[in-house]
Amino acid sequence: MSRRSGILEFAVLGLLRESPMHGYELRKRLNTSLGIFRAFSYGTLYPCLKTLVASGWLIEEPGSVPAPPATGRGVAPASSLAGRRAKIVYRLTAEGKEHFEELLSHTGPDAWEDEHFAARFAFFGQTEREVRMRVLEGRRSRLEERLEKMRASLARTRERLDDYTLELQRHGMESVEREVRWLNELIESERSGRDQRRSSPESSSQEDTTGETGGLPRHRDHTRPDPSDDTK
Amino acid sequence: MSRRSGILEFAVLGLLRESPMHGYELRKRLNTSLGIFRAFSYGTLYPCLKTLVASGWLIEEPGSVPAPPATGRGVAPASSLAGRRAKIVYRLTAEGKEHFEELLSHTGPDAWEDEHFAARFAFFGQTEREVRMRVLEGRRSRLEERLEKMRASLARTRERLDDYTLELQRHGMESVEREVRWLNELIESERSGRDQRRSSPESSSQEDTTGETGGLPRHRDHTRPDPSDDTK
DNA sequence: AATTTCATGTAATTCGTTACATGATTCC
DNA sequence: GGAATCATGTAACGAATTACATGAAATT
Repeated sequence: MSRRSGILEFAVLGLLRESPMHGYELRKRLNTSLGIFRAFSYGTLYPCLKTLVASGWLIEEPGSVPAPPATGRGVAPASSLAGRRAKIVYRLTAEGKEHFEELLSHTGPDAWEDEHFAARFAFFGQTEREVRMRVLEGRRSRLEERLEKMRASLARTRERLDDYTLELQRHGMESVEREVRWLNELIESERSGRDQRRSSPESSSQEDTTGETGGLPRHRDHTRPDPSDDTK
Repeated sequence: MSRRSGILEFAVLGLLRESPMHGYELRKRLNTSLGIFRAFSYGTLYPCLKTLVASGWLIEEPGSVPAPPATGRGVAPASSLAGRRAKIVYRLTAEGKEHFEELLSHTGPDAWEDEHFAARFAFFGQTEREVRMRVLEGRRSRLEERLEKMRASLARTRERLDDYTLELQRHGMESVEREVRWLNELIESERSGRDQRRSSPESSSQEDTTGETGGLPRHRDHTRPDPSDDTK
């Protein structure tokens, strides 16, 4: 099975779902478009693309980018149609689309971890509401768990720590608390029919949102196999 | 050369400087005591300890922990004191101390990266003020740089992004901005007052009058048990 | 006596980077 | 024609995890 990166695979599939792209551009989108994403290097990206092709989720097509991005460069040489080559444009296959769909709906306990969560969130636009709820709530309880440990640890060691260590912990906790509040807002907003967020121009939802649909907090899947866990 | 981890090496040295410990305990301190630290596994820690011994910075001594840490387990049988063995207690050598001192004063451009910074900060109590300033300011400008990029990228792509991606970016930026403000406070507080407590782990005359000038910025302490808390 | 927690390690594997190597295209 | 940027790759390495393996001490 080979268990490719997960995050990278997911993000690549998700970006290519929107439109075909070649590797170089893909990487830029990875770094900028998605919010939190760390910069993957080419040494990571290209081999990953290869394996995705091998899996049948992508196909390589040579050359000729569909639409040279509308950077009003007046030039636009006519040679572009036949002349382009050496670029490899990757396009999602039907199987790839299906696979991505499956990844989207699958909420494993990985999905609440920091980077994984950010990746999931970045494609919430493609995600069904029910799944969004699960991910948001899973993330939240993951963070609350973390907070609990921090609090406990702090209470245990408070006196033995110097000011700086204390301040670091305090700041760390505050950050987590802040993210919890953020999640609360998001969850709240998902629950109440969505589209009342600050500066929210569009709503691409296709759901009826009958009054009942309050996400129903499914608190399960507490089975995180963490063999070397401590701080309990 | 072999370039051992950096962060882990630094943290281990720093913790052992305060008092000798064995690996198991060391790992717990790594996870809890220091604020932000991710959990290093034994598979990482023990080999690292080995190389540090090989470098002459640590020595292994068998058995008998000097002071069983006051873990508030109500039981605490007195028999535990003499019986200990099979533990390997690691102690910092003179060379190790020197090396750590050197690491402390060395501010490379690595020092402003996320985890590296947290590690540095965790040992600010042992760090000279001048260095603290460099690290804080380095970190700040690193973050401001990052903010700049985020802003630019956001301005470029704003319209083409869906609500969720936008929200993710917004939240990301807000987090960074928040950390910048935190750094500002810290820098301000370093600048105005605070006797530069030099290294000396012993005889740290901590009058700490908690006055306006001197000491860290005062934040609300929401971590105190607080009569009706009962977090467990 | 059995189980949990403490304690130490090793081998294989995963995930990702850096440095290198190459070449096409666009800008000046 | 030369520089910058676009574009694709590979080999070597690095950092750290997971799964495995072992055993001693404390608790029940």
